[in-house]
Amino acid sequence: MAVTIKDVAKEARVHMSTVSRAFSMPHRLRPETRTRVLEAARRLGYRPSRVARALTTGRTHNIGFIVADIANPFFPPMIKAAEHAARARDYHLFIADASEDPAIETELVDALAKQVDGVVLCGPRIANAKIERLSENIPIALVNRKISGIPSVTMDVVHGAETAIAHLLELGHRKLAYVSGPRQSWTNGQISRTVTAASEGRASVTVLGPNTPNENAGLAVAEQIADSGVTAVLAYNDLLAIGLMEGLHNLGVDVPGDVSVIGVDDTVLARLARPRLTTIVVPTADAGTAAVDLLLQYTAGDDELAARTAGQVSLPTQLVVRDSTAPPPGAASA
Amino acid sequence: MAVTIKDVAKEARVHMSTVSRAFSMPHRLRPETRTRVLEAARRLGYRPSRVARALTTGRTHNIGFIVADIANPFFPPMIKAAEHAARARDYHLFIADASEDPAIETELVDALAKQVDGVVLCGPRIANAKIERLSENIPIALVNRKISGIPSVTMDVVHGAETAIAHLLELGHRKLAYVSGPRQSWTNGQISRTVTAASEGRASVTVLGPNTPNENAGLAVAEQIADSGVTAVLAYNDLLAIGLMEGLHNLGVDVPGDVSVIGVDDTVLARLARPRLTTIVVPTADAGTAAVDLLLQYTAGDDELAARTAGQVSLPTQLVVRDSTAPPPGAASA
DNA sequence: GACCGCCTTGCAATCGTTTGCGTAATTTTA
DNA sequence: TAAAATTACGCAAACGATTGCAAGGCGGTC
Repeated sequence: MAVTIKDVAKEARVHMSTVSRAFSMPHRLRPETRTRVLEAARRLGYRPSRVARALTTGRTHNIGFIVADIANPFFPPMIKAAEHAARARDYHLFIADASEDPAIETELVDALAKQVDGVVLCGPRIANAKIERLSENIPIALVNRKISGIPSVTMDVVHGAETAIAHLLELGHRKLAYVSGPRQSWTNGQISRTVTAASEGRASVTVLGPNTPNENAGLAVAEQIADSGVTAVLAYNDLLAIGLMEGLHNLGVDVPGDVSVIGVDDTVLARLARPRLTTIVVPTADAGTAAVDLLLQYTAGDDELAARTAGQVSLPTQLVVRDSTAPPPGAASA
Repeated sequence: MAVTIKDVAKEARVHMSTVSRAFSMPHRLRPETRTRVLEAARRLGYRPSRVARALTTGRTHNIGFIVADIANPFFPPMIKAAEHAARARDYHLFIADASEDPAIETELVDALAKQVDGVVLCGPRIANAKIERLSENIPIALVNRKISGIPSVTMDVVHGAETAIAHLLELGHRKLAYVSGPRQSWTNGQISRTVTAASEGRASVTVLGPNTPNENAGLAVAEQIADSGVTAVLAYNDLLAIGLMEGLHNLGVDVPGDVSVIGVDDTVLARLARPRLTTIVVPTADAGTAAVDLLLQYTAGDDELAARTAGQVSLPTQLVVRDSTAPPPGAASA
């Protein structure tokens, strides 16, 4: 079949172990032998078998990357960044799509566990307790979830949501709604709590959901929004926000004239939608990179518990005001 | 470390080989022993090591999936479908992003070759000759490229482009432009040739490009379009089309009033853009599924060349007319 | 009751690396 | 210049599975 270490050994007239060392510990070889081996390897087009290597070393140099839904434009930039970061460190990424289903997600971790050095869970829908249990078998890093003892990178949506609410209050809105996302989403909890807290005593908040975070769900809640009399809504993500805008449009409700809408994520869609969506920009790509960095650094710990310090990174977010927010109808213009 | 086949053997009081057979050839075991082994395995939480298995069998049960740019919304649905299809057959997907660079793409194939059973090249930017050479070392399946002897799934963009041109001609356009994509893209060649052929003797065609297939590039060609006097343009993909619309808008050129625009792919963006983009819908998800099916079926061939029949699938495309196309300025209304 | 054949299971080699250990070769030290 | 220390490299045992071969048990046939 392919050329193995044995072939190279024969070609270079040395033992296989010497070939192995020529790659892994070049300084332990006499320069002359080293170049002879390397040269032979080059001539034969030798590439070490990662599989065989993994078997002895116990490290596969692979990372599992599990996302809730690849088709959600929130994820691709994150995957892209993670993939590049991983490759830069000679790692490869297994991608898996959990379809927003905790059971599938768990099963994926188990299935992948045997052939990766660690798993990144992006926007996990699994319960904390279960994640902790899984992380006893395989190193796990989290994106958009915080669990003590487990490395994680989160986006500071609290700050983003506070800014968003402040923006709405300043425009004069007093009846707000939060179109919530999946119940199991940590981010959703964060935003939801922040919305209520930040409006306390200054505006009423209706919570609608939980919803699957896609356009159809957004479209579906439009009617409730229209009937509720709220003048501004924050949605769990851009997809819901955009679906909602579409739905409101269909019902003859003007955005932002009658109702203001704010999304979260700042996906490409936000800039493209008309009216262009006011949204909270989150550093997706940075999160992807940070997650693999954290995971790799976590798994590098040799002394089991000792070196395994679980880093926790929080990334800043920021409100970007576009055309989907305006003062409520009948308000004195701002 | 983890529980191995040996642990299970001990627990079930049989030899390792029996444990192995309990999974791979259950009918060769006495029912009694089989259940005893399976029960022991369950009790211990045994999961066979894919790595070790790969070493002996030579099959990793992994597939490499290389795309030109994950962030291009054309790909995620394809990746998602491919991932699900693969999983249904107990395979996992390595995703890699070639960043539109042939050199990186080649390097990725080489790097992945050692740990996958085959690779899917989506919208490859590598030259045919090189692909043929690579496919001698590792089974390859193609999406959006046709090479005889290599399994491939292509989208019938010729038909789509013909329909698009027919649509424009019928609206009364006589000065057309094609905003081309990457030179190395097979699809780009197909469309380009079709546009010229289909307009032959009925309209003039200006070709602008090649361009990197993203919004910025589209934005950049807007000026040339505005100056050229063309009344309708077909773009290599939605991204270019949308960037172009944005650019034209900035220049005060009305779409579709002054210039009609047609994209390709029907990504989410097409429905969201304003005006909503007329585009050629291509079955991305189907392509993803078909590609892994083809690849797997190709690699299953035991008799080397004999069973290795390279399937070639062509998927239908279709024009969807939205709001970005209209009769040229000054034409009698349609 | 000896022989044959099938069914079930154990044995051991193998896949392609890595790595601890040992030894030959070389250099340093006294 | 002999002994000690170091260096360069070979040997062989892992890693965790799969699989061809063989052996033992059993029932059936003549």
